[in-house]
Amino acid sequence: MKSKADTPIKITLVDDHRIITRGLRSYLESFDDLSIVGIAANAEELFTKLDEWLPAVVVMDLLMPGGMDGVTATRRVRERWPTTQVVALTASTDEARLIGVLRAGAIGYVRKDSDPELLLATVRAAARGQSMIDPAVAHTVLQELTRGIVPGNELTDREREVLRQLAHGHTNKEIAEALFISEETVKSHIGNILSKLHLAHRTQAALYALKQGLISLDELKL
Amino acid sequence: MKSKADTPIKITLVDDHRIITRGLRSYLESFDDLSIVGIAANAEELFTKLDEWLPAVVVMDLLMPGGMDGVTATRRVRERWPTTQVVALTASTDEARLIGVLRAGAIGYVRKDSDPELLLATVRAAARGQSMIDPAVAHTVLQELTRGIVPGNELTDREREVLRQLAHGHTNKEIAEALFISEETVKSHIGNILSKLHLAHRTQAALYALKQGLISLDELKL
DNA sequence: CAACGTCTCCCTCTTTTGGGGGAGTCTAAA
DNA sequence: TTTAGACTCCCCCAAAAGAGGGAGACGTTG
Repeated sequence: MKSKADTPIKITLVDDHRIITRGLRSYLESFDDLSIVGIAANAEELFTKLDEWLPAVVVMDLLMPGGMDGVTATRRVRERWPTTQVVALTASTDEARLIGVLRAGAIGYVRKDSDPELLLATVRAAARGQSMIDPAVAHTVLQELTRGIVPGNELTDREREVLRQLAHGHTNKEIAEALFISEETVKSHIGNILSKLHLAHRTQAALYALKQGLISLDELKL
Repeated sequence: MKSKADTPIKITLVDDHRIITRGLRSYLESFDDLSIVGIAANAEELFTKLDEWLPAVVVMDLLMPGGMDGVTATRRVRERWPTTQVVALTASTDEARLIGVLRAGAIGYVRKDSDPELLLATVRAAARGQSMIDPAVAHTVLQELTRGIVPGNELTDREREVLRQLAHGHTNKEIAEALFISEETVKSHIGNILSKLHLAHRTQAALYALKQGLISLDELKL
């Protein structure tokens, strides 16, 4: 199809959905200037193979059930393989991680429901060290930049921990037991969480946590 | 690659993620016996095009934010185009819909994290009218068959409506006002929901609703 | 050192939630 | 017609959650 003169861009795909990565591989490989040098189903697999593959661009799905999440994986990649760029590929539902993954060092961001051409453009830009953010979400980035604050990030570590517990559907008593603190303390934390996030009650907090990607639907045992 | 004598199997892909369908198209079309005759991003688009495309097999993602869900769409397809078979393609996270979609008339079921070869085999089997269920979940089907009950499906319409409201983070009072019923009635419904689903409290119910796809993260205004 | 934030715990009080009943209406099925 | 289920509302009661204080211990930072 399309062709560029020099050597093709080496790409690695990361997604636990093998059928999806297989499809993407076929698509991307139909272009002369793109070459898939490896596919990993999770972060651990990626790290063990990266020295061997040495891709110019890693296309990473942010939602990976079990094990390390995509944002953390992105950070690790950027730390250890600074010459490898990361493009985040996400479902429309977890836009919450947009800011997080960019902070973690991703150079590109593409929603799965975007035009396939956008993925091509983003990968090619990434290989040249240029950043491309999906137009559908670019406004969010600007919002965050102007505000300077990432909502939900004003929580302390402990509060985030409590919120995570809460979002698993646990009661105050259960949270207290899990964190080895009193129920009163849990109530204090939750009160602070609600007021900081301007939420009315725990159910909203749980939904918020989910929406923000603090926990994923997958780890929900219900 | 692989080839079969007669005319290729006509396939339609349904998924709101255009990048995913584009990839799958490339992959499936690399086989001589498979032919993609159309791609739809949602159920509505599928229905308007199906008379024109007339595929032998529809490969349907069950998770489609906004609009009709994949299970309902599957039922419609089977009702109106009985010669068209449906293969469900799902993320590992929503196995909950397995039974539902099979009842709705799907002949095949493949998880996205399965071996790509399995998708090929399932599509080819479907075209011959043969059913293939992902081995990773087949045991669930057997369980359900022996039990005869579909968990979570025993909710009434009204209860589902209340649950949807609840999952938006509304209080009993707010739900009552939204549905024009008394708060007492809302409490009755929620009590029934909790006992039917074996859940402990509303927060779990909200999370459950999300996990089941009764509402999507997108429609959450938090 | 003083100030600050965090984490912890305690108190009181009100509101919300959920469990246990019951009971009337309506519709659809047997 | 009888039965069954769904939907509605009501009562009482107990548990859980949330708002509003306060306060001590600890570490960091100015």
